[in-house]
This record gives sequence, structure tokens and C-alpha cells, in this order.
Amino acid sequence: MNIKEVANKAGVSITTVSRVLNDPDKVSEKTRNKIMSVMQELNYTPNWFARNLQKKRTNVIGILVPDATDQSNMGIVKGIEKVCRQKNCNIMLSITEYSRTLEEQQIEQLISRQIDGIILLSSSLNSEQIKNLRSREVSVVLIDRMDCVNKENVIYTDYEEASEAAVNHFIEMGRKHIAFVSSEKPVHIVKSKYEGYKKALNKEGLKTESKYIIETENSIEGGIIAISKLLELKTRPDAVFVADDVIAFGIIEKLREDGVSPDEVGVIGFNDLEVGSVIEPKLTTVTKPVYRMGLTAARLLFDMIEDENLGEENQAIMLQSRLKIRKSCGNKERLKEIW
Amino acid sequence: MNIKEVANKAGVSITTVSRVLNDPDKVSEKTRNKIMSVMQELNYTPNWFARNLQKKRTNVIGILVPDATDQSNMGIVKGIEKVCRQKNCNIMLSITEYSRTLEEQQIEQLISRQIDGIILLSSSLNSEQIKNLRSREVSVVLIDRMDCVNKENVIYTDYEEASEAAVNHFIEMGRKHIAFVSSEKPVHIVKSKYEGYKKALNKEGLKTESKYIIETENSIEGGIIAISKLLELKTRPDAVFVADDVIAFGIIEKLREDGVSPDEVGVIGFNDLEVGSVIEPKLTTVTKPVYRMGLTAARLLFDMIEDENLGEENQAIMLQSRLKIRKSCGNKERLKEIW
DNA sequence: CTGAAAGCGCTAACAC
DNA sequence: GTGTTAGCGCTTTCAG
Repeated sequence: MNIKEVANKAGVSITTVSRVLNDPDKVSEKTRNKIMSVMQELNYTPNWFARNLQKKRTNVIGILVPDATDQSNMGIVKGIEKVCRQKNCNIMLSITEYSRTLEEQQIEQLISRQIDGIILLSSSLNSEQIKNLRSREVSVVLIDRMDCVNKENVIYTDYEEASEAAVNHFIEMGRKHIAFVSSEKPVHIVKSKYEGYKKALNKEGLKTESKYIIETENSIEGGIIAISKLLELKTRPDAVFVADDVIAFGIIEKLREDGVSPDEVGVIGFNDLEVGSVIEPKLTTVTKPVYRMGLTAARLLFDMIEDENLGEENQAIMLQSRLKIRKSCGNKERLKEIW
Repeated sequence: MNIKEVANKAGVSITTVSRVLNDPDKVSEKTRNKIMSVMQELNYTPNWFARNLQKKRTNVIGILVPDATDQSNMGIVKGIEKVCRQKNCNIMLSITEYSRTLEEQQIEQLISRQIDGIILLSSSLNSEQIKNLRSREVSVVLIDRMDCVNKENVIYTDYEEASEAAVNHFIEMGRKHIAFVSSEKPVHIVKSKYEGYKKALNKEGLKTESKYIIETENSIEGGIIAISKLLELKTRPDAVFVADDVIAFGIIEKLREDGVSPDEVGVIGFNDLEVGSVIEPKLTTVTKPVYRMGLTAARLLFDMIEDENLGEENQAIMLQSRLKIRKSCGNKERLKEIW
């Protein structure tokens, strides 16, 4: 089923058929109607490939996520999708499993498919590789690569500040031994959070102690393992700042089972996953505006795709995170709680 | 940058260049190396559209999910992606928001992009529409459309049986007033679960009572609202079978806050989300083999794409769900608990 | 307002 | 082993 058959059946040239597809106004209403009904009848769909052969844009963008079951990642994807739908654009989704090699391959694949642009979530590429992407014919927007600010287009959250605020909250409550628990990846996010943690401690003249810095798996199980180690220390921590709510869930559970109250060991998580409000004690956490990050990233990308000039200058956009105080941190007054 | 330039620079014809791309063996090693180095140098990527213009397959499949932040959905997608990666196939992801209209549009879009196949998660289309898809040139696999068994290719879980088993468990424990809480969508899943619930009751000569059947939003909040209604009844239920863990989380929370123990009101959820093991009391739930469903669906789809004959006969594949007994249902013995 | 014809970049017979 | 050539289905000048 192609344009030729439609043209034949309608008794016109293929040019005219093509026109009703691209410039309907330039065809008389009569012929247009005729052609359209023939299209219907023949169940005709224009061949996308033939079409794109002449055009520059494909109306497809790629999204690379490390993990498709990560709630935060998918919240971002949801935001991106929203914008794509308005733009009549399709999404190619690739999963990188936090592996640089996989990510490289997937990017090559996507580029070879002539996508218009690509959004990288917590990319594992080094900045050199990211820079090289600019020589290819795709627009690129990074999410959560704070190290590329000023060099690339990037959307991120003020992880460092937010983390500092969280740890500060512990300090204000008089906690002295504050632990930091995170997964290994994504590197840049973890690093920022750690910096914020360190900053808060240093401001108060406290030192980071390696025994209080735990790296674990990004899962509930990982949290249980991490807190178990911490509880075995001679000097237990009296607070734990956790880089991801999922890990915090495990920590909270273990603490509850061991009968350790938030007064003894406070916990603050990160990302504000919905279930944090259901566990006991309810999780104090730092919000991450995932949906908005997705929207913003997609809009930035389309700005670049649609306006060559905008592609030239890099734009870094920082969105805000804030502390959401609930019970798990041990705060009794909860003056700040508005949730 | 096209094949011609490469050919010129390498001093060969475009055919030879094309051959190193498609049939490297048919080119002498010398020329092949020469051409490949020129490709590198020129940073050449073959034009995907020109290529697919002659070929039948595009190596892209579409996946339609109602909600990208639903853990179960994305677990399935992960399984599909695994297979796609092996097959060197890309995924176009579309989100339907449980809307039939949106779904129709997205499918049209995808088909117009000449995808090889499409996997529909909890589709909202009616069976007529699904049937019509067969006249288009895409292979289709449905997930969770039990009503289409024997008529289409579908992967599903024995929701009905599993639900019956869950409700039976309540009955065995002596519960008399068992409520059923679910969201409105996805219709077919909810229906199956309800059937299982009904079956279990009827077997024991119990009747379903409309006051115990609650439809709510698929969220924690929805769960809170639902259980609140139930608690207000003159005759409170002594057990609640919930169609989705997310709703169950809300229910558990409300019950805990109100000081209602699992002995008074037991709860069993569905889907086995990871956090179910962290809340208090730990959630008894029914597993859903999401990852395996994804794998299976993708393999079925590729079988059809790769082997015309297999496309003819429909295949329905049912995977198993089972009850995972923890504390929330009020089971004291927990003999069956192996988790 | 409509049509003829020249490609878009690549593949696939078919020669040499 | 390599090149010539005819399309794939569509868009887009350029004439009429």
C-alpha cells in the first residue's frame, strides 16, 4: 500500500496525494476529499522511512535510564513523556544498568536511528565522552550531572545544599555522630550528597569519620546490611543520613525491629518516595522534583532541536529540593512539618 | 555524510561500501579495511531510513503502558527490554494513562513508524479493536487481557485462582466478613480478582455484599479512604482483600494508626511490591511474576516477528502467582511462610 | 490548482 | 571481488 496506489485509485498524480498529506490547503477541497476517502478505503499509512529520508527531523528522542524500576527515574520519564506527547514525538527508551559500556552502545544505536535528541539520566559517561557527543548530530540534555554544568545542557537538583540542610537538621537537634549511607551509583549524585553532608559537619567543627560512611546496595536489603554494620560499632551513630529512600526503608525496618527509636538513631532519606509516609516511623526525607525535572529537560531539548541558535549556548537549570520533616529523624516539635 | 562520500574518499563504488556494511565477507580484506578506516575518519553512520526503505524489519517494537511509575508495569518492561537487547531491537515507550483514546492514538503513531511489533500492557481497547490490529502489519502481544485468551496472543497471570486462594486463606482463619478493595482500572485484572474473591466466598456458602466491595483510587490515599469507609460500617469487615499493594499500604497505615490489629482486620494485597516487607505489619500479598511476564511476552513477540508461521496461531501463556503469607493477614502460625 | 521529474541514501540484482 | 543500475516511497522544485 503506497502513495502510488492511492494516486491511481483516486485518478490523480502522486504529487497531489503527497500534498494532501503535507499541505492540504494547496489542494482543492474536492480532490482532497476524494483522496482522503481513498486513503481510508485502502487503509493507507504513509511510509515513515521514505518520508524521513528527505527530512531532517524524525520526531523521536531517546531516553537513557540506569534502571527502569527506579521510581525517581520513571517520574522523570513521565515528565518527559508529557512534553513529547504535545510535540508529537516518540520516545525510545534504553536501560543502561549503570554500565558505561552498555550506555555507549545504546547511544550509538539510538544515534544510528537518527533520533532528534537524547536525554541522559545520571549518565555514566565521562565528560570527555559527553563532549564528543556534540560533534554528532543530536541534541543532548543531561539530568543529574552536576559536574557538567557550564559545559553542557543539564538539569539537576541542589543535592548538596539539600543534603547540607538535612544534616544540619540533625545537628540542630544535637546529634553528634551522623552517619552517611549511600549506594555506589549514580556517582555524581552520591558525591554531591556526600559533599553536602561533609559541609554541614565541617561547619560545626565536626569531622567525617570513615566508619560512619557506608556504601551499600540501593535496596531495602542494602539498608538493612548498612545499618547492621553501624549498630555494631562501639560508638553507634545517633543519626543516619541516607542517600536514597529505598535504602532508608531497610534501615528504618531494622531499627524498628531492634527496638531502636528515632531518638536514639534518627534517619533522613532522600527522594520522597510515596511509601515513606506509610512506614513507621514515617520517613523524614528530602524531596526531588522528578516530574518537573522531566518536563524541564524535555522542554530544553526541544528548544534546542527546534531552534538551532539555542543549541549553541549551554544551559544549566537547577530545581529545588527541600527537607520534608516527619518522625524518623527524631524531631519532636515538628514545627517545620507541613506535610 | 553519506555512503557516496565514503565511496569517493575510499576510491570504490558505493556498492562495495554497502557490502562492508551488510556482507563484510564478500569484500576483500584490504578494501574492507580501507573502507572501514574511511568510515571512522568521516564519522559515518549509515542512514537508518534509507536502509529501512528497502527492508521489512525496523528492529523497533512499541510498548504501551498505562502508567510509567507503576512498579509492576515497569518490572514487565524491564523483562521485555532484556530480550530486546539480545535481539538488537529498540523500544518505543508510550504511556496511555488508562485512556482508550490516548491508547488508540499512540498505537496509530507507532504503526505509522513501521514498528515490527507491539506489546500492550493492560490495554483499554475492546476486543473488536484488538482484533482489527491483526489486519495491520504488526505483531501484537497482550499482557493481562484474560478476556482475549484463545483469540489473541496473551500473557497473563492466574489472578482469579490466586485471588481465590488469598480469600480462602482468610476463610480458613475463620474470617466471615471479607471486603474487596480495588481501583477501577485496569478493568480486566480487577474483574478477575473479583471473580476469584467471589468464588472463594460462594464455595463456603458466603455471599458477596455490596457494602464490602469498594472501588477507590490506586494510591496510598485511595487505600486510606477505602478502609475509612469500611471501618464506619455497623458490621466492620474482619478481613480485606486488596487488588493492589499500593492501596494496601494505605489501608495498613490507617489500621495501624487506628490501633486495629491484623486479628481484627486482616489484609492481603497483590503484586508483592518490595516495600511490603518493610511496613508494619508486614504485608501478606500475592506475587506477580512481572519480570518473567516481560521476558515471556517479548519472546512470544519475536517468535511471531521472526517466523511468519508462528504468527498464525494464537498463544496464551499463563504464569503463576502465589500467596506470600506474612503478618498483615492475621495469620499467627505462619506455617506457610517461607519468606 | 495540478503534474512531471529529480532526487533523498541505501540495497540488491545483475553484470563484469 | 567489484561496479552498474534500478528501484524503495516519498517530498519538492519547477512547469504548466
